[in-house]
Amino acid sequence: MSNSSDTKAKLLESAGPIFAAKGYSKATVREICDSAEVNLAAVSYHFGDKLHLYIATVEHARHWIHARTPDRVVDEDLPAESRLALMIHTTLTRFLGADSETWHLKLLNREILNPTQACEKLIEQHFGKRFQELMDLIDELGGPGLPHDELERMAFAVMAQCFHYVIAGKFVGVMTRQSGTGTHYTVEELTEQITRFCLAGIIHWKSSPFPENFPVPPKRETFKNTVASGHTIRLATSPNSVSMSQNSEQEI
Amino acid sequence: MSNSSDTKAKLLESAGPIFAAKGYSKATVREICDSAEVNLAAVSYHFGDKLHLYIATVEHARHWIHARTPDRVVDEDLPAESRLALMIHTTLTRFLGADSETWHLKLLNREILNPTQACEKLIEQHFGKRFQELMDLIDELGGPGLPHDELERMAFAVMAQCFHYVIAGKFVGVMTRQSGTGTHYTVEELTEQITRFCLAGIIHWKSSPFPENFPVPPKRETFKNTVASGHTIRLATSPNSVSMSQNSEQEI
DNA sequence: ATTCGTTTCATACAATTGTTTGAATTCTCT
DNA sequence: AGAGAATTCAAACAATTGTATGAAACGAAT
Repeated sequence: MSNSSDTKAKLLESAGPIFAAKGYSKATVREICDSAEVNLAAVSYHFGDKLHLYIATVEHARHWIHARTPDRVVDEDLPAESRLALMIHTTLTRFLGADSETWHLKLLNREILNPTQACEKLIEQHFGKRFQELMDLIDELGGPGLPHDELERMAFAVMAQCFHYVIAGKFVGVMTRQSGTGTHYTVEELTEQITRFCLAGIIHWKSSPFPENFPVPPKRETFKNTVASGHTIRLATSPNSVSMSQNSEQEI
Repeated sequence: MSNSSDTKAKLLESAGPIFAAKGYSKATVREICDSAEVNLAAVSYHFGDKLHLYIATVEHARHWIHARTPDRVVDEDLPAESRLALMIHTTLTRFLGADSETWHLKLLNREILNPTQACEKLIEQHFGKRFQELMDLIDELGGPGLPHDELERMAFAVMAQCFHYVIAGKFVGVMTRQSGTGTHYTVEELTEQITRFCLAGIIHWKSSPFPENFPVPPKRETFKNTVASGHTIRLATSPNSVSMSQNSEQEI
């Protein structure tokens, strides 16, 4: 029995970094078993199949993270500005800082930003409380009477800027390559930048006017594309409703 | 010769939506050929292999887009605020609006947000000019004398918020599920929100102070994790330097 | 020491993938 | 119409993948 859970743990520890680095579908069972120095059939035997190994790995990572950073409660006595800075700092550190080097966080980040249907609730467990705190904070900073949807979208504005340097890392890399400002993106600098920017945005939100009747570009009705086959493609153009999360590539 | 380019075009037109929907590795040449009603060997014959079909498809999409929206020049007479709103509106429409339904844009978006080494320069071709315009605009709005790196990061702040609702769509979905604010995320509402928020952020940037000596959380030195095997994992904790774009999952 | 349930192992299997092959067909040009 | 090149086709190939199998090794209780 001692040997038994040993291979199970070895599998979890080996599957973690591999899933974190390559994602579910590109990680192969063979690779994981090789890395764990364990027989190929061990996955079937201990977890049933690859998917359940993956789920167990994510769960394992979540427990590890939660045991490590037990959802620190922000000191209520601090001024709201400092609390916002703290929250941004924490999020950035998790995503970009030294912490993000451990595969547990890499795997969770991957799951959160590109969730598989297997673990959607993970987002809520991991971010729900923090997001609510953020909204409360913005409510406090932005003055009374802000409608709920505006609060929510401002909270997304904060999160978006924290996520951005992870998600669109390549984009940032290409854009800064020629300007050679790559050194200006430490966690500390980004914390200051995002905090100051968002503070200004939140505090002056109410007095910030939307430019009236700015010229919306004329809507096209149809358009002949120029592919060799010469088809005519009709563009739907009417109501600009957003269909959220249309990334049909479910990774799992 | 007439039939020849016909199948080539059919392949491009069929590969486009499939690559756009499923990504490179999950799209199979059989699926593409079936959809194009073309023999399996056609890919090899006309494009050499799957990768070059993909590259050709991306190129095809880029040409299509460029021919369709020839990098509209923003009217210089407009006030800077309106130009910012216009730029945000355009970006959002491309990513979320009716336009994004065409596979050409879906494919480009996928490439831009999760670039393969095959087409990195695509980002520059597609966003370089726009990004520079954005920085000029911020420079104009934020008053003179803003250092280059602050300008750059503010430009990223704008882009981040536009990207966010595409990239982290699932995240947004989960967060808004219980509050039932799903209807508050049309392109128009988001344009107004992001524009006003960023305008406030940019204009009041200089006067927005960073909360002094906010309490940085104490750094951990070591930590015993609790996995079955009982390993002790040492966390690197020192300088919080950001290693950009560490998404090691190169999709291609 | 024997037995019995648990775990490991080498190997095989079935499905899917991108790619190749060589014959058959179609097209073009004289 | 016919020669020659270009294209299409059905079939096969080789590699990789997740999973299953049945025998061997092992551990603990009798």
